[in-house]
Amino acid sequence: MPNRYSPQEVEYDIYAKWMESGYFTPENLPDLEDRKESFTISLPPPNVTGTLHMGHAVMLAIEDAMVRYARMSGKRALWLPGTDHAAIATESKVEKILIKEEGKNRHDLGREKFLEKAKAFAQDSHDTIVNQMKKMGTSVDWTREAYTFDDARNLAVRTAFKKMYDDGLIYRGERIINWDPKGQTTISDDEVEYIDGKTPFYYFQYGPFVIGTARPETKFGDKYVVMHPDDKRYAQYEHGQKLDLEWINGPITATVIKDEAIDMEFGTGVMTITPWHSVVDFEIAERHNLDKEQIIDLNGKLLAVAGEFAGMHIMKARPEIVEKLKSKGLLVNVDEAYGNRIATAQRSGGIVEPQILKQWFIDVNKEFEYRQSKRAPIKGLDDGQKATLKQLMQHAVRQGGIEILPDRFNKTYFNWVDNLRDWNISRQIWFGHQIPVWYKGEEIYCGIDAPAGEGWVQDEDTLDTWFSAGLWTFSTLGWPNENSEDLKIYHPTSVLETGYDIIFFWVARMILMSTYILGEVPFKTVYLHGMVRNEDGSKMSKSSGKVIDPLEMIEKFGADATRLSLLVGATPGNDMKLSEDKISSFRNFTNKLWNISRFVFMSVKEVKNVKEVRSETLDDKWILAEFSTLVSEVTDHFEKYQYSMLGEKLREFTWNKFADVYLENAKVQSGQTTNEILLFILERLLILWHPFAPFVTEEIYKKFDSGMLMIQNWPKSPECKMTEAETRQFALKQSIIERVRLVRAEKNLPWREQININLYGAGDIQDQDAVLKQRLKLDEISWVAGEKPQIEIAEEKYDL
RNA sequence: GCGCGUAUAGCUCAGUUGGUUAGAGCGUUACAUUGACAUUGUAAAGGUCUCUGGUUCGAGUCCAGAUACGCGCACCA
Repeated sequence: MPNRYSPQEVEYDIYAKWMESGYFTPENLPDLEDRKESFTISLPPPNVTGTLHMGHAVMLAIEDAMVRYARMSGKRALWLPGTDHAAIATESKVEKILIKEEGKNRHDLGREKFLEKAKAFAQDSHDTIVNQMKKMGTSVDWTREAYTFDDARNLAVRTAFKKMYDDGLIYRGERIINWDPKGQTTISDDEVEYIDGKTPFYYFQYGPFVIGTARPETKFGDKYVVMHPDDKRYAQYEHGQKLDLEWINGPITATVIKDEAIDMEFGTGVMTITPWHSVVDFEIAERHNLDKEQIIDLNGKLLAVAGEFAGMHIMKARPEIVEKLKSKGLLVNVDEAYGNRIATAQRSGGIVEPQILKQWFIDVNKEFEYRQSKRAPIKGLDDGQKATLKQLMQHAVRQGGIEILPDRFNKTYFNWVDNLRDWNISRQIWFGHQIPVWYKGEEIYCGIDAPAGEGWVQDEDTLDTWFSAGLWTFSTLGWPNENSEDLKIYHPTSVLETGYDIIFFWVARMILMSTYILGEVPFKTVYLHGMVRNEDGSKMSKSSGKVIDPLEMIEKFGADATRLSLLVGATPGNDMKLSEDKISSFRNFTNKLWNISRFVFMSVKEVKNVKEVRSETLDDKWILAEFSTLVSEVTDHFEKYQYSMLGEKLREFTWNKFADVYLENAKVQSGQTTNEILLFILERLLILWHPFAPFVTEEIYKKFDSGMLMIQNWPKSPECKMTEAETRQFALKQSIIERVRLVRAEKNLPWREQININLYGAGDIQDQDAVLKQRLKLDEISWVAGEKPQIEIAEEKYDL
């Protein structure tokens, strides 16, 4: 055994051995029939667009620890891997490459050819990220690997869609949606990101009123002027009253509308509405049954209604429109520093323009007949009772058995669900599950497969990537085959571990889909980890150039050190700052563990499994008692998902107790019993560490020559407790060591210089003579009878 | 606007149900070193647990308020 642990030299081979063993597949685990309880995690599938980053690394570290612990504690442990096709993200990436390399956009290429390209790209990207996941030590069952866009998942998607369609939960409607002109697709409310910005805010004369707006370019068609019914300032005007006034492109007739949605405090308390391009305005228009007119086309250019401005891009037109209104004497005032939020598309960065379009939606407020799962019923719900999707989502978390960690995210979850609107699921992109609906003239058909007969044309739109992701926990376990063995054994899954940033996108959608389709929860516990940040607290992003690359860290310090740095000192829901220093300190630890083992192996004659031990000396008893406590604490922390605490306790024991005290003493006190204890504890310590640091522990464990560490049984606490008298003695001994050191330092007595100490009244620890001499570098200790424990050093007495 | 979080050593953070003298890692300083390990060891320095008030025999921990920073959500035109 070399005197340093070199992760680079062993990690690859160890992973290969694990793969070869087949133990990542739960069916191959030893004593399968005894593994009554299953433990399942669905891996949050990484997108096939990029490479492994620290966000993935923290997820893999935590989940691998969970699964390895479950596997070692006798559960039928399944960690099911996969990747996500990430519809919009992948499509835009592929199109970018296409434009760069061939100077063509996707339309130039055509749907079929573009999809071929996208698939090739996704496959490539998939292979990269899968290899990178392996470097982290990820113990997923690769034989069950899934992809959100493969045939099996496509069948699941079509089946789910049809079921929802038949229940009336999916409908097609002309509604206001978020249009991304850059990505040329609609996006859901959750995919809109708001950026704080400053825009000039204009006040214009609109007949007798002054209206405020940040978007003059939308105002061409505004023929309704809205105010609050209780606003005394405008009491003279009546709802429905018509007014003739001069506007951008000439005289128009405006209609007064009174609506309570108006904030009297804001601006002048009067506004004109543009129902086609504003959600609020749309809703006002719906309430009063007003006309709606499109002003801006899907490319962000003004339509014919804009008159002389028609065909201009809104950004270019805006200042010119303001100029024209000014020249007509209609510009009253400009507030230059108006703070507003600009809605952008999460993926493309395009500025979102509300538009009215015919799209597919999931109705979250429509009642349907709830079907209870027989296998894992949700408490408090009856088979056949009426419920809405929103109610199911609320119920599942409130009382149906989903626990969210940390607790405070319950509020976040409910806040989101309570305000949920219908979910726009159709996208105008190509890379995704095509909507299983066909049209022929006025006829419409929704089915799992295309309808028979000629002339049917399938809907061109594809589904939001989160639709297929919502099915993930069960589409990966054989559904829609309801009789799938996997589904019976592994669903509901045990834990869903992911970042808190996708609680809405994914966690909530999985709850929606699973409770609706299966009538059971998708998982029992949600563990939300925080974001990994740079040392200065900034986000790790490619654009800022500040990224700690997990692969680089693995190369430099080893996968174990990288994993440990992400597990220790991090608590659920809280962001963590990561530095290279932190990772290197854990590299030091893995080396320490390596050298502890080396010492143990060099001390004993024969490396073997020690089933039971007895203690001879005070040190033996102490270390066994400490170890006993450690095992129960570590087990408890694993059960409660307290990884930071767990890691610190393990490190404290390993380094400060086992190495610094017991091993030091063992150098003096070597004997058969000591050796057995060394082996006994080391072997179990490797097991305890394994879920956190699988590589170094597996490598060391080879010396025991008893199979793979990854399937060894989780240890039980050895029965060992110190009596009060023994605890006192041990403390006495420690205080002797401490006292001598202190006095030596105080009196400047060099370590090599022999001093004499006399110990009074400490006769009951005389058997520690050799240990004390070694630890204190003394040749002689005199034991003297005395009343109270005292120590005499260089002719001065100190109490102990 | 509504909601949430964080504030503990120079830095990064733990601190489970309130209970002796508040911990760790990194960093700093001193000393040690042919030894399992310099990726080491022994020690030291370093804290008004943000502030104010309350509950309690007892508060870093519970409650109320304040301050600072951060985050999420929202239909202020």
